[in-house]
Amino acid sequence: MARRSEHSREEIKAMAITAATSILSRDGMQALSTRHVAKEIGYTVGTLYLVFKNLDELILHINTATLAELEQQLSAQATAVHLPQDKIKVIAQGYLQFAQTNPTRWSLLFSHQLPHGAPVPDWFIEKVSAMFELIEVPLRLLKPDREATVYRAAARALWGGVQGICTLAMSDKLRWGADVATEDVINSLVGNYLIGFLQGLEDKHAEVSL
Amino acid sequence: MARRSEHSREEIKAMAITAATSILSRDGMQALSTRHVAKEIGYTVGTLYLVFKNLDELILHINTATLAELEQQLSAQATAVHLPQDKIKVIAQGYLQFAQTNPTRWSLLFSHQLPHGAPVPDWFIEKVSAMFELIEVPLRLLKPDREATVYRAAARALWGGVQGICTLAMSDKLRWGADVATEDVINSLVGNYLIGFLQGLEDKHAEVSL
DNA sequence: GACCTTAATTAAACACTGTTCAATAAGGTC
DNA sequence: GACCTTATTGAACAGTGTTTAATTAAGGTC
Repeated sequence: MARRSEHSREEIKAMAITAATSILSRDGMQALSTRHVAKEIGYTVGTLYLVFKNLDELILHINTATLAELEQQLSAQATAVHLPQDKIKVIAQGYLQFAQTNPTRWSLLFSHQLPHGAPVPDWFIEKVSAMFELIEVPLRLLKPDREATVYRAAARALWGGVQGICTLAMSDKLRWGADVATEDVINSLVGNYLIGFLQGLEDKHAEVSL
Repeated sequence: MARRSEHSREEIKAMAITAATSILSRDGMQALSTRHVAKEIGYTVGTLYLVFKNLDELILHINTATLAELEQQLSAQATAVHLPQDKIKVIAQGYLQFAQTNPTRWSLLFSHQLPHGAPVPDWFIEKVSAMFELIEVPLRLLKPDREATVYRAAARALWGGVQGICTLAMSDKLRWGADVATEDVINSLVGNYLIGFLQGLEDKHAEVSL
């Protein structure tokens, strides 16, 4: 059996990504293997390696698809409100929501690390950077005319902050406690941070005045 | 060869944990396997399974050791300063420092997830909770007489926030940019958050007033 | 239409992984 | 010395990622 050519390489690539996505959602992280993906698309592992360099590359593509879906969802929710601070809050809550409804795929986004020394390709980094701009824009509207690095730092602080809270909340590694809802923790972070950001300390090392 | 009894079970346990730790530091995440650990301590995999239920349990113990080292380091650095806000900042920066000097072990702390449905043991959760108190205490000093849940939420927001920034900074998944130092991002997060926290909004959903 | 080239596809192999378990041998007890 | 107990092993099993020789079908050429 050879040379079926029922599908182009590009088609097989897409099939593999969607197959992997449903395996992740259905059977969890552990079930993601080359043989499973191959079986799900009706091919053999060899074909998979004709299309992807290795499993890491496949995962990279899965993550790209996840990012695209996430970004589309967040920007849609952000356009529904109009105040800059509301946009930021909606994005933060939307991020949590996405993580909770797609735990495995979201988890793969960060738990997967390429082997020692293999660099992340540029096109992936660009996808991530586009994500940051989703929050840089409302920050600029909220308090204009500050240095460019201030917005970059703020966007990364907020994004990282929300990301970390989601990590802690989702890993069962800590008893979040019934009395503390994750949404409130995120609101606490974003709300208090924005107050400080509006106050607008110009020096990088913001000092707390008692 | 059998029944050497050169080491007690407790000793073998400890040997395995330290062996695993040095494997992680020396050869990276991928090299952590039962056979490698067994070889490093001069035993066979079978012996390892006599002492640990499985690999996940070994990793749990590695993580506990990592947490203990981290906590000791942070609390030592925190006692060197006296203002509550300085304590919090020192802890945040110390956390980043630990992550940067022990990337693999720190990464294992969060990247490892036990398989579908296996609950995290209580003794591990307590270790993590003790970590949060490291930051709840200075928060209480900074602005006393608020509800208990406020401190819990704030500590988790800050801890998660710093954790997330470290994750983003350490994974090569984004170009942090030469113009934005990670320490500054963390300072931005902690500084601005503490300003908002001091301002002391009583309602859970802190609103930004323009 | 036959021939030949090309390349898609596979099956099998290799070196690893976590995990289990019968067989073995060393120590203590009588 | 015989007996029992148990720590320890080595080999096995099922799974993994990855490579490669062999097959086989399609497309172009004459």
